[in-house]
Amino acid sequence: MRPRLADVAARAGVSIKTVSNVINDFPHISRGTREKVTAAIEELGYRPNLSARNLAKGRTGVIVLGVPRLDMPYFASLAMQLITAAEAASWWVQIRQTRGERAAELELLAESRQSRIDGMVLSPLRLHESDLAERSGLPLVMLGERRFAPVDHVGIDNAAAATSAVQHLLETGRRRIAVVGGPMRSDQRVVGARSTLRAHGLDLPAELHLPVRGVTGRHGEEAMEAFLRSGHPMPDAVFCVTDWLAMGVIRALRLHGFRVPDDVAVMGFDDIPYDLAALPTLSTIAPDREEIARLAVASLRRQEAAGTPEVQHTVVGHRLVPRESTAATGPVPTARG
Amino acid sequence: MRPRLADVAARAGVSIKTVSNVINDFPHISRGTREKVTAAIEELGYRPNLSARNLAKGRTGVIVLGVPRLDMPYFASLAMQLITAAEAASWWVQIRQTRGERAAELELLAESRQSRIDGMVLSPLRLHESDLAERSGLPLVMLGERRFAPVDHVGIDNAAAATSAVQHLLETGRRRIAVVGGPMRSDQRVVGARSTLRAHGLDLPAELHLPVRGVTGRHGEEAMEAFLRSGHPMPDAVFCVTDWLAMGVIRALRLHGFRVPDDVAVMGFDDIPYDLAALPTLSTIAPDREEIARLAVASLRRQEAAGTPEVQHTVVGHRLVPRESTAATGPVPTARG
DNA sequence: ACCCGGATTTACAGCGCTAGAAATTTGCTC
DNA sequence: GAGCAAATTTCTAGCGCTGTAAATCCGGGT
Repeated sequence: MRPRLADVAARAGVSIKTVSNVINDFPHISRGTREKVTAAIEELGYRPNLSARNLAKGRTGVIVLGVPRLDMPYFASLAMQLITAAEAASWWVQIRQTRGERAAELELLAESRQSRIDGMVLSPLRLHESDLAERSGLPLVMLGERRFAPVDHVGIDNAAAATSAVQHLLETGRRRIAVVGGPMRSDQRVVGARSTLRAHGLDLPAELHLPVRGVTGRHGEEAMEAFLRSGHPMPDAVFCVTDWLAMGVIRALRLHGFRVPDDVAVMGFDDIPYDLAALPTLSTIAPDREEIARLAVASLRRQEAAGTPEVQHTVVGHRLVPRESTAATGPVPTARG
Repeated sequence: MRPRLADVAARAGVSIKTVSNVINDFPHISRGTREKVTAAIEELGYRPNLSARNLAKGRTGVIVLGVPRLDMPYFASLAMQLITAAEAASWWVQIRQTRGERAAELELLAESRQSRIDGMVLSPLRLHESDLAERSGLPLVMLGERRFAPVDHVGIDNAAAATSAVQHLLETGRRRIAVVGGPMRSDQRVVGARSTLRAHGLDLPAELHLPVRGVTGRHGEEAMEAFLRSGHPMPDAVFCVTDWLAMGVIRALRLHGFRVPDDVAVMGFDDIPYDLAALPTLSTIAPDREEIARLAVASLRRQEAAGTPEVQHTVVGHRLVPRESTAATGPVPTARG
């Protein structure tokens, strides 16, 4: 059997509560006692029983991270970071997947209301602000593009990031810029791109806004195919609201004989690891995921400490990462043989 | 405050234990009682307190999944499946990352020994069989290529999968086949490929075995670059032990003017989502991850039930997924303008 | 009407840990 | 050496749920 507090206490010749005090770093423990107890813990290999501790404390030690899918690398990477950040606050992360379904997101929210968890980090895709009306006092923080007034939020400034992306394209001499994304998901990014174009005396004509119903390569490829079929004059750059979309777009462009970046520059968003294995490597916007994770955990702690503190919306930084896909001149794969 | 068993009992007019019995599906409960209790639970929105339950049961309800990194899509996807499979056994999954470091893998193993968890699913990269010597009775199941005699294992037959891959390349008329992978990680796949070549009267000359020290695109690209610099005669096909490697290999090939698959076919392994966004789409081997996850959980349950049951090594199926990168003739991106 | 065995339900003792209050010891002061 | 406050340690209840064993109920047989 695993050793219990009582075993440690017996071995150290003190009371059970003293051991508990040592473990919990109470003040007022004499040096000698602390040493005796620490030694006993060491010798016995004692580890606290978390179920018992949690029961006594009325805390579960678990927070939930709700993301659409774990096999989307953006979210996988976010999960990685959140797990690390949460450990620092003695929380374990339980990952729940919503598949981007509104029903699943609502269910998570409902669960949080009656729940056995200490907090929730949610990356919602389909939730409406009104869904939050009857949320419980459970610490909750939202990630992602949309901000809901009544809840803490951590995220980058997507419009500003889109601005950097578009400016980067403009700086490399591009003028006719298409945008792949929205309407549902990536509104801020599209909005940011459009307003930046406008600020430079350019425009985002309707035919250059290619809407998608998802953010995978297939969606990007289909959107670009549709555009190519439409017969509109080609853009000289495409800004995609995710890297995955961008890969599909590049695929479609190249299948139709366009060179990237020579004929058309392509810009993504997210900075997923595959960007570097692609040909051309993908220029992108890299959100500071580590910071997002850290601040999300910080928000939960704040909410746990104060009952219902003021709502905070926090903006995290991002970086423009220029790579081959937007280079002024890029590698030209030459057919050989 | 959240309702407790006692509240439900009071409301239903029965004892606390009867409510517990209903919740735990004990036999011998009269229909009337069951209905009263169920109604009370419903009305109060009662949810059992897991900390308390786990404490009473001496079970934590948590299993650990140890993987190298969550942002490798193979493992992300595996984690996804495992979470789902574990839910069916009322377990939730705590993901731990080893970064492929032996020390981290050992640490996980050590933790399992003194631990607060019900079981562990481990996908080891650097562990030695001897490291398992003093493992505790904690249910443990290993995934991945290497089988350790004393522990349950679930995985595909990597050598057989490599055989299908190589046969596929042979069937599309390729004869000079290079292999990217190993020596550390993917031995079975390399071994399978080599023996298949041999079985067909071919060979894997040393210069066509390109070893790598990792499985990312960068590793693949560097390995292929090194080969190209070496001046050896070109292969007409490359089998890579992961898709990610394959992407890097394709990148290197195309940068040097080779067409894929026309000049060189490339075959991957894992079936990650990006395969479809690549140009060309990547032929690959798709392990049945869902089955792996399901069987891993089943193994843990079996071990939990019987004290130390017989060790089982289970083989799960895989599929060959032919795509553009190994087509007899593929799409030819034509430079335009 | 009474007894018996199986069907149902209840009482009660923990699971291992923490919190608050009480008890004890210690260090000083005079 | 007594007296007092602060420092340190122990006592005593639970946290909410489950398992065992004992109690109660019920219908049929006599």
